[in-house]
Amino acid sequence: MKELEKTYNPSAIEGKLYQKWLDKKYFHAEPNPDKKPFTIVMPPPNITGQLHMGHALDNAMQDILTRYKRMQGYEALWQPGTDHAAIATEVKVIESLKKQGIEKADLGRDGFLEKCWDWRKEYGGKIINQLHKLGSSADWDRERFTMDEGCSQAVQEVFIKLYNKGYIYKGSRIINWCPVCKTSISDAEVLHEDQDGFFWHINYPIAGEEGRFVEIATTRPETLLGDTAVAVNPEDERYQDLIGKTLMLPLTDRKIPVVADSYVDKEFGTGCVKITPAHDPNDFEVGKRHGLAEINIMHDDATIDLPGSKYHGMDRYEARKAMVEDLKKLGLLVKVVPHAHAVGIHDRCKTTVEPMVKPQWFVKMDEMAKPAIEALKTGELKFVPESFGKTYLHWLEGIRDWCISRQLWWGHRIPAYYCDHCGELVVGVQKPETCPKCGCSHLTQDEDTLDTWFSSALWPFSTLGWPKDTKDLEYFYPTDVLVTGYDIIFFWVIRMVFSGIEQTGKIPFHTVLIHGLVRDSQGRKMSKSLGNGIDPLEVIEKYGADALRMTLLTGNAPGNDMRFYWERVENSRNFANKIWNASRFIMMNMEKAPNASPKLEDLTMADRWILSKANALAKEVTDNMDRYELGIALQKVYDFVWEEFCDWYIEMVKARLWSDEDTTKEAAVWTLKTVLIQSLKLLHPYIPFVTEEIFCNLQEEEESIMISQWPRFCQEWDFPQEEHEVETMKEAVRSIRNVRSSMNVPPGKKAKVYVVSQKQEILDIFERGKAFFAMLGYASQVVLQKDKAGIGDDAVSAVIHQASIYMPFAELVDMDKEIERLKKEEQRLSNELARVDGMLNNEKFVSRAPEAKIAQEREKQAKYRQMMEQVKERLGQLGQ
RNA sequence: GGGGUCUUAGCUCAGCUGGGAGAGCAUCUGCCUUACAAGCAGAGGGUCAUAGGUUCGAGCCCUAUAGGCCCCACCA
Repeated sequence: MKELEKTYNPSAIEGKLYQKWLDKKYFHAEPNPDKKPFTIVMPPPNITGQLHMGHALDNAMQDILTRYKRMQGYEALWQPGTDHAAIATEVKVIESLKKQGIEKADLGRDGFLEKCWDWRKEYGGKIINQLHKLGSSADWDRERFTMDEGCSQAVQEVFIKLYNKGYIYKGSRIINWCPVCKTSISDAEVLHEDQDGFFWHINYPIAGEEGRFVEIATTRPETLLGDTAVAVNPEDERYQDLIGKTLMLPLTDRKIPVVADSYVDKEFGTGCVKITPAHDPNDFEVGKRHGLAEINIMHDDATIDLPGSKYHGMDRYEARKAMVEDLKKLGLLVKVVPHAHAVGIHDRCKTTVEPMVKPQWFVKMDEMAKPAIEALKTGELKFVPESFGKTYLHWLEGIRDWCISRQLWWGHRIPAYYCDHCGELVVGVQKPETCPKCGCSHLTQDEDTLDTWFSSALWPFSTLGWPKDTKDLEYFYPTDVLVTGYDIIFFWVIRMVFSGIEQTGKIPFHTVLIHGLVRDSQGRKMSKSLGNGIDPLEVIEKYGADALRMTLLTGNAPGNDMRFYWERVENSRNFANKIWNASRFIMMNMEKAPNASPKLEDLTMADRWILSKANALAKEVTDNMDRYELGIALQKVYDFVWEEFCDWYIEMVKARLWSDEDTTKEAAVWTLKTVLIQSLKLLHPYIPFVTEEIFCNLQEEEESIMISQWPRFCQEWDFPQEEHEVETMKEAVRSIRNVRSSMNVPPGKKAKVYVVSQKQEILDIFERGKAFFAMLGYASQVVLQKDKAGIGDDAVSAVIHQASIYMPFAELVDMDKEIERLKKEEQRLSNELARVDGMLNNEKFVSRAPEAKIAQEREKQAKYRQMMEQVKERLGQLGQ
């Protein structure tokens, strides 16, 4: 038996234990017909990434579930990997090249991709190493990358299948364009931000009607250059005569028509809307309905593209300013009104998105959304907490086609080829030798790559070998739980669900466990720009991975944001230290009873009590974990270990361990060890390191707690009688401590303690618990008797159910205080009685409440009445 | 505009299917008791946002109101 250090030092053991787990291959999972599978796929962190609190929480939760299921005997696979993070990585690589004075274009496609792979080599493993520090028990042998061969093959396969099915198409449509990243982005990547802007009211002259104008209002005057119509509502009486007329578009020499379209809101603005089909999604739709031209007036960097115009080459905002000036000079600017409106910005670079019409690839969503919606409605797919299911539905029901092409180089290149001669489009795994239409042998692959989420959408099955029909896929798929933050439900969860159903015919997981954000202590989002982020690695270094994991899991409900406080980490660390010291105590005493393995009959009341409690705890914790109530489960073990086990049971047992002649010493040591091991097991998923270290020091039979068996409720350890008896003893001890404290009796001063009860069974309980009762109740001697014989009226007293406790403190007694305390107790009891009586005197309660509840209340009533009698009697003795 | 969510002790938050309000931190009082001062014992502190409703019974269910936060959305 080793002696443990006095204080728990996480950094001394964590690295060593993690290495042991790796060496022993405990994290590795293989299809095993004798076991049931349990699978979680890790949301692949970006290769640009650095572990942050969100990852720490996300991965701690997954690790807890994986370790829990593994201990329960499942073949538990936690499938890890990383994401190529198309745009994020490309931006990073471009930045780092710029520092060396190199431009992306100088390198050419292949040269640039080489740099990207170098990046991936350098940074790809970084975050994985950081996940190791957290204690993550993922199967690293199976680590995958979204651009590795298998995943790339899956991407191609899906693209081609969907194309052939007509679900992927290429079209010239309005998309969100980022002028800084110079690529299209999907709707999900656009954030809407309210900005203070203006409404510019501009007069458009009516052709052939000198002095007559149509007044429009716009928030983006620069798009005027691309106007191809003005629209009014067909029902708008004010403008009936305008419909069909021609307007002179200011600042240009173009003429545009007035059209009628019900999209226009009569009440809003002037009721006349300028239509710019190439730069506004609504206008695009209107344009389609009226056959209007789409005039693209911007370059990819959002400078004006209108050769011959004075605005050509100006930035969009510069042009706006110049144009407003010019309109003013022409007398066409009616007024400028302040106006707050939502502006779309790119979620990565925060640049204002420019809607543009460009040829892009899209995934048709309406058909694939249906089964994904159905899956939730039938309950096959569940969210925890449930309310996030509504977010999911809401998004799916309003879903529009998904723009998947990106004008980037880093990513999966679109498997489409164009004939250089006739322009024919061919989609396939490989470039065809000749064009199927004209026979030309010169074909060129599409320059675009796919949205990074296209590959992550396939992650739950591509990582298991799909499209090949592998054993892994058959055994581990569909996976069980997906753990992620609410912020990526629509980026990822939705796309995995419809992709899974479409490609494999199965929902990729049955449960989505959602967590919130980890915020700073003031409730702000942790961010680089604010500099308020807390590095999980710093926390691990200072307090240990266990403390960090525990902090992230306590006192928080699924889906809720939490604030990060160092004080909470300290508390978690203190808990680890608490168990550590309890273990030290137990190990020190194990030497005194080395072969402790008593029969159940040898156990004392206290042993049976704690065993029974621990037994019930195992059941409760298991139930909570099965319902994904991870915080509640942890809280319960915490309370049990600290309060019941350490503060009560260990204290109760000391007297037996210290006595030379006590024959129940072995039973005590056995119980201590048994309950400790049980607690360690329940805690292991949460705090894997400290529990493993103690477990291995405590016993030699098993080599690791992480492959030991999860505790189960067992009937033989159920002792309701002893639970009840010890609670009576605890009540007595508490009342003694309370009395002593209120009278400022120094702890060193022991007193004779009388327990007076007319009930023999009560006296029997105290007889059996005498040893620890004396110790916990600071008694020099415990006297049990049926009446007050020999106890002076000046003894201090306390009342518990069916017994009174007396302590003769002669010189210390302050009778006024004694009376005051008894009166307080009388008041408390009378309040309780009022409540119970109120209930039981209510006919409706008695006739409608469940019987068990009524019985329970009657029992309480009897108890309080009995206690009240004792208090009154005592007050009577004191002349009150 | 639509949807979601929150309001509980001084602070940060738990509270599972409705049945006597909890934790951590902070505060106050005693303790260096041979596992642990990163500890032990004791104490104070809450009209569970407001107003109604359902129920024998509401922090929990329903409705409305106020305030906070979040997401979605094409009012130019």
